[in-house]
Amino acid sequence: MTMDKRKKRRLESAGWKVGGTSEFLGLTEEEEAIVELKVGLANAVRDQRSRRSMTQEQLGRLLGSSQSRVAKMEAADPSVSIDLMVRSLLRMGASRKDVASYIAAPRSKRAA
Amino acid sequence: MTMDKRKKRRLESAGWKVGGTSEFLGLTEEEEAIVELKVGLANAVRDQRSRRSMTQEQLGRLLGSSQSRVAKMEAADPSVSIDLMVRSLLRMGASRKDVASYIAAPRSKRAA
DNA sequence: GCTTTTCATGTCACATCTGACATACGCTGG
DNA sequence: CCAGCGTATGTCAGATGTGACATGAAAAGC
Repeated sequence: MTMDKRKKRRLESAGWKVGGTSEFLGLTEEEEAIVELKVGLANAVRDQRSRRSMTQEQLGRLLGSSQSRVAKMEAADPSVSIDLMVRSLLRMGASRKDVASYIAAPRSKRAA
Repeated sequence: MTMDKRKKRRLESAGWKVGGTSEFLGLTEEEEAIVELKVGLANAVRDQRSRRSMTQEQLGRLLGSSQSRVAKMEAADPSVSIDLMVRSLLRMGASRKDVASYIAAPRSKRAA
């Protein structure tokens, strides 16, 4: 919920004229894409963490962050940036290409 | 330059023990990956913009932002977040998959 | 069952990012 | 020359993201 005002402002200033609050079910196409993208990263974080069988607290420590922020990342909470998720993945040893594939994939590949 | 303190703090709290200021030529592997990734997005923004033959000012307006911020994006300035670049690309009509490929590619594909 | 561990959610002070502005630089046409 | 356009770079007030803490609710282990 943190960026609704900005979104509206941006869309309007670009000449888009947003109806009420929602486009047709709450999200513009652009925002839907961002959410999907974030969910991909969120899933990747959780997958990587459980592959390494770490707790959220351990991962938080590894990242120089906290358990609660890790939880929010994995929940794709609006308060977490793509930057943070990407940095976290890289820190867990993922490559740039890995990150790219997590973003491209709707659901993470179920591979072990 | 904006996140050097945090970086150091994070690495140390993770038990890494950073030498002086630099690892061996100024960047950790993780940070190098982030920079490459951002450069990929930066190039993509410039490419997309010039494909559409827009000026930075026009794109700024389209994004609800400004010419100077677009310039910084295209320069992969440290003050620009990945989020902003991704949103910009999506706004210019790129798909989630497009974004992924821009991230994976060291230099953008020279395709027309 | 209940204790312990792990995860989820809210809040907040402080850090970072952002749009806007000012100003400078290079280039092109006149 | 120099005026105009596009781009680059610095700065800053205000918006957004972050780590940390508190607390609650599931699971796990006993």
